[in-house]
Amino acid sequence: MNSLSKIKILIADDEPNQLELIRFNLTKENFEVISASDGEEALCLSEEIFPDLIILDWMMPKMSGIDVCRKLRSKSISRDIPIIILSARGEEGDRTLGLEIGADDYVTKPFSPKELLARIKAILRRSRPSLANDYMEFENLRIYPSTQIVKYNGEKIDLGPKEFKILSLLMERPEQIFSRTQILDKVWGHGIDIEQRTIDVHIRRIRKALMINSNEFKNIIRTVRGSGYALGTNKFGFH
Amino acid sequence: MNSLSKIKILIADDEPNQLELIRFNLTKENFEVISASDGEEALCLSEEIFPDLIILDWMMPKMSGIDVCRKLRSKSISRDIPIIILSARGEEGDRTLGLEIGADDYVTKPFSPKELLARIKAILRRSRPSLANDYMEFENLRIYPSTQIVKYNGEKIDLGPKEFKILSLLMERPEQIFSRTQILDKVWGHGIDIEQRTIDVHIRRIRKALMINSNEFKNIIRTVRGSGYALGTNKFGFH
DNA sequence: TTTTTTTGTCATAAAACTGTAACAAAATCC
DNA sequence: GGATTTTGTTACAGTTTTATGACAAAAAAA
Repeated sequence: MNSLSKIKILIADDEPNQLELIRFNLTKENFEVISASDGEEALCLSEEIFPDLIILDWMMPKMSGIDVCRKLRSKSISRDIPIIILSARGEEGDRTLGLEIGADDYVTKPFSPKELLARIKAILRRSRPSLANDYMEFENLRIYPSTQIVKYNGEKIDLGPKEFKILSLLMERPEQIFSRTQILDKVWGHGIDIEQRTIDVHIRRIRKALMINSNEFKNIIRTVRGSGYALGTNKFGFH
Repeated sequence: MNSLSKIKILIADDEPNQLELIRFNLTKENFEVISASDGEEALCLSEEIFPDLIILDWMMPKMSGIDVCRKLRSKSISRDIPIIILSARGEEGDRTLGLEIGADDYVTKPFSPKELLARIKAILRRSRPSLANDYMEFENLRIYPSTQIVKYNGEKIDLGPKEFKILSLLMERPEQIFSRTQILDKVWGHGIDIEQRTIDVHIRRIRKALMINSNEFKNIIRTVRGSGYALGTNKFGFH
């Protein structure tokens, strides 16, 4: 499982031993691990660093995992971050509560590192297709994350790293609109100071690159005025 | 929120009682349920009907759930269908094997219908965002808030942001009359200084856009003289 | 170091969107 | 019918947003 930058996972647990155990195992798997020791810290950190996945202990001081989860789900900026809830309890009520609240998975303690890892991977496979699949496809565009190769109508396309990342992002969720802010956060990293208009230029470069070998050019990146960009054809297409 | 086609779920289990129990619960939730009683049948059926999600019992005659899962994952056509594995065993080895093989979730028997349902929904939320980020519908008009796409009789319609917002507002409560003041407040924001007549023009633009691809135009926005506008047909409106 | 590629910003052009006014058409009231 | 009120329609100007090419800085490669 490779990627351009490490996958960031935030863990929140008030038990130092547990935390360390998870950290150790995830680090071994080449994830970047950030840890928090209570609910509030978890919430703050996740808003600062935009992890790719969040693991929350159910019972924590200050704010429970469930509450953190609820908070995160209520903000559009963190709505799509996958969340796994850890819990010592095993009663059904809890399990379903966790999932209903918008968590993506619920793991009961005690669990083995192996199991947690398997669940993490299962979730990432869905939420970040580029991390799991060899390639992503949309209409006649295909990109291979591991090798950074892009093919359009079977022909290889040259893109700079930034353009590649932007296109990858759009391909992970076709038709979904990404605001310039979102693109900046995901591609450049959160908190970087770059002109929003810069994205327009990169989009232009992607479009240009895709045009080169196709006389019959169909603009595959939709401009959504006032909102951002989305992968999808402007006129026809499914939903 | 309803959809035109139901979400198809394939269940494979060799225990008729179990099968019936799940079928009953899923049908109640408005899923379309297809069932198979062994692994081979499950495999055949899934290739025929492309379910949106597959639930496989681990132990089945002819072909185990794991084997079916492996097969499905090996073909590009079925690679992306989410799979849930059911199992009576609880040993860790099994759990992780299921997930490693590419299943999206692993549920241990006995489980409550409520839990299974929660997991199904959690998975669908990830794998088919369009089902979660759904749309609003009125007669043959559909709008997708998350992608800002509008379809009328299946064809995409182009609307400016303001028009999109107005239409969204009307769609939220079909048949309800919105006064111009209400529309101004909700769409432009409270306290803005805009001519009320401006709304008429936007309404006109929406109507025009909806007319473009339909010769048989049925005015879907009703004018309520002296009051405002409402979504609904002009023919049978009250007042 | 030099060369090449990539990247960010700016200026300007182009396109899309919006609000208004003016007049036409329709509905309502007398 | 005729006057009055309300809505429909169009054109247009003003505004906002996006597209594009050029250029220099930065980074990477040679």
